[in-house]
Amino acid sequence: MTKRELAPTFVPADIEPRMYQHWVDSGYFTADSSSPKEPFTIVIPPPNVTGNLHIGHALDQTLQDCLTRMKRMQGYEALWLPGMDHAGIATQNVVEKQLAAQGLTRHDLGREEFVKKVWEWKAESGGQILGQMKRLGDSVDWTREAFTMNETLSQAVLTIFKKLYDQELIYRAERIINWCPRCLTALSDIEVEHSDDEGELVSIRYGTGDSEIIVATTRAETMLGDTAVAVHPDDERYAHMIGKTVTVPLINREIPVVADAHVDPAFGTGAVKVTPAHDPNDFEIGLRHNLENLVILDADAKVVNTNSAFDGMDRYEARKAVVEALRAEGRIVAEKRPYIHAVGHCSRCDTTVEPRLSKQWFVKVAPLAKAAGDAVRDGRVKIEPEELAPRYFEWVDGMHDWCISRQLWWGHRIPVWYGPNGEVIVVGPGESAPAGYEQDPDVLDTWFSSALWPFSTLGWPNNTEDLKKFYPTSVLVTGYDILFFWVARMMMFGLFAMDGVPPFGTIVLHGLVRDQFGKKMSKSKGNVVDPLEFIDKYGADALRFTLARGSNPGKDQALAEDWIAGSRNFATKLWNATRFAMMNGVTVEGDLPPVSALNAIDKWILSRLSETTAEYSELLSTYEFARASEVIYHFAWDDLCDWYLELSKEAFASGNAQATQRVLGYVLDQLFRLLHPVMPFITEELWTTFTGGETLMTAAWPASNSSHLDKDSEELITQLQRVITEVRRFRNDQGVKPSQKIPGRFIAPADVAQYSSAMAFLLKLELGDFTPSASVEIGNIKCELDLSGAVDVEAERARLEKDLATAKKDLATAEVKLNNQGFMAKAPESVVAEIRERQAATTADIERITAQLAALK
RNA sequence: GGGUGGUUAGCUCAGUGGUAGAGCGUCUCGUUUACACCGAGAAUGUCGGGGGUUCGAAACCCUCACCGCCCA
Repeated sequence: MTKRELAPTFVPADIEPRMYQHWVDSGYFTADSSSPKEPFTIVIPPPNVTGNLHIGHALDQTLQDCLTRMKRMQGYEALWLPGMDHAGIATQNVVEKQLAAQGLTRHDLGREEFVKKVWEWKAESGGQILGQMKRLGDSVDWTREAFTMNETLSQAVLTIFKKLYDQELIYRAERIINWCPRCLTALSDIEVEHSDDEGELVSIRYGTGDSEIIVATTRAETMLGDTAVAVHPDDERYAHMIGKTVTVPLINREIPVVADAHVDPAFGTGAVKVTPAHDPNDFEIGLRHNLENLVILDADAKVVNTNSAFDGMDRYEARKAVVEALRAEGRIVAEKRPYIHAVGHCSRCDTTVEPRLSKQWFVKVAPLAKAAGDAVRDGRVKIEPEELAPRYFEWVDGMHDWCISRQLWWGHRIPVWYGPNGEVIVVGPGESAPAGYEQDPDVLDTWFSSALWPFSTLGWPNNTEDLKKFYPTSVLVTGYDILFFWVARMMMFGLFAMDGVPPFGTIVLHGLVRDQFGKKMSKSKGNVVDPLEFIDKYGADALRFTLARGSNPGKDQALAEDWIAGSRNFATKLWNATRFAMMNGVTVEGDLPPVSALNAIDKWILSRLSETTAEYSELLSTYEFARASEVIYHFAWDDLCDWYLELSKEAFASGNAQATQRVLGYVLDQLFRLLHPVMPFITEELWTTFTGGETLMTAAWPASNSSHLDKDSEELITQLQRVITEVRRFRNDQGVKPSQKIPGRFIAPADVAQYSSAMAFLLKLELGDFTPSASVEIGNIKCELDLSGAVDVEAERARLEKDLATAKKDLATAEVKLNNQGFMAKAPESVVAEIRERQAATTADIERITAQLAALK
């Protein structure tokens, strides 16, 4: 063992990067699939290859690293598997933007060249987030780094596609899908974000005279594609119209009035226009009534096929023109502007989504989603916190078929080939299509491959050692915001592909990181923070501790730079406490002295350590990161630094501290182990320096030692703390400077009096003979003091009167209870006893304070 | 419209039946050799409103108000 000196101050930047590299080089992060140890597996929610580490990643990864490091220390074969997602639209957009700067589009390059270009971009500037994860200290197994477009993961995609197709869980159909007219691709429901936008609500009169009917719309241009008007079957206002036709203005098309129970008679006029090709609800109505699907908007959202003056206009231009033309014909009955309503936007480029009829590939989700729901319902998979389970059920139980085809070039190309005579075949891994067949030009939704992540990253479809050892994964840690995007899909595909074995045992959901006022971070608000800046400024440990400390299960957390500074202060505190220990000969060598040989102060800290260890471990293993952090923080700062070290200073100063040197050594050793998962860098530095050990990463996790629990010592130290606090308060009230030594002595029972010198040392009292001029009483303990000058009687009286008032109030509340017959009859004995004790104690206090007040006069 | 979470100290939040807590901030004193990224002391709450259950409610029930999120 080689002990080193501790630098005078802790500078995170000086140790973090080299320490991280050392960890990687030493193979501590690398999991062994042939190990006999029980596995513990986490797969990282793969960040986008285009992404940079934002504060949400920092939180997510801190929690995962925390669990991984703890489990590793607990003797598990811990695997935290890193990797990235190819992020179809996002990545394609990035590269297209680069091309646009040169005046090129992807079509100028052609498909093959463009995809090559994307790979080049990835090699050069993709995956920056991986380096940033290292700054955070993530103990991920870099030897297993995965990427959704890699060869093995692509094989997994082909395999499952074919398997789903063969079981008729993938089909091709003409449906209304969400279409982004800018990205020129279909989007799944979850790639659409709704916001309340300003629009217009225009009421239009169709038909004339008796066959007149008024409909309202926010998209007037869609009237060009109307093929019906629908009313509720029970709506008497329109009973006479059902089955008849009305004329659509401008294009003079006769369309039927149909009765459909899905029409809300209370909304507007109770009659709705039906545009089956451009609205999902209308499409459904169309199916029920055999209506024609008139496509009147093309891929760019320009009007087509109407044989009118509107052809060629884009949707907004046409909306205006259509309203103008209707107004000129006197067809506009009412206009509401602005009209606030929910509008869907492309989650990638924010363009307003256009519902569009088109031929796409779908996953039939009903059976898969059922299984995904059941796995949670029957308890095979737990959701933490369980309050979020209803959201999960709401989603999986009401999921629409999943549109998986995307009109992009970057992604897994759909393995379907079409023959010259309309044949359709799916080409699995290792197979090839017959000559003359052409492959479907579309690629798969990015989430299709992400849904395979928990097993594709372990080598599936091959039955690899990794897959055998590490599947199913233990926990999935992610934000509740992607419960639907990703988690539900992994559940569906995991259960399907892995013969009903769910991809993880527990889903741990955390919240979002918000700004210091609890507001959502957004670029437009300018309140977005950069975790890397915080790491530069305060160290990774400080950021990690702050995030863990703020992470209550499933709840959002506010984050302010001040809190991170506070965590940095905590790190400094640990550093300095260790320096103090080291300069006082504290050691981890030799056996811990038997408890019977220890003084109450040493017994007390061991007892507190044991309690803290148990509580903290329990909280961490139940994903209560905030509460765990709070517990360890107060143990380290309050119990250890503020009390134990202070109470022990007299022993160190007097050179009579052999037992304490060893006890403190033990406590620090254990504390560093406990803190290591959250604050890996500083604990590693302190521990290796202090103990001379090789690494804390594989050191054993502390066990709570019940033989150290000692309620008597805890009670005694609590008494000492009260005495010390009261004397300090008295000195403060009397204007005695903290550093000024004054004569003092304790008149107390033997167990307390035994620690007179320890108390005197930290109270700056000189024990000895003197004539007291003042005294402080705490229960049956008296501290006599010589202020060697005038006692500030007024200050003392004010203090005593305040204490008296408090005591009287406490006594009153206690007596109200004791005089309450209901309470005496029904409250449990222990509670009654407690109130009685309180009554006795406050009564004694009142007597004592009253006497003191009398003596002052 | 349907779900769902919240309302506790100046701010951000813990606290699932027995005298209201933390961090930060505020005020006072202090460079006592671990630490001023510190120490000591102090102040600060009709726990959103109303009703109910209970010996006892911040907590359980009902109701209202106001914020937020998810889904339509």
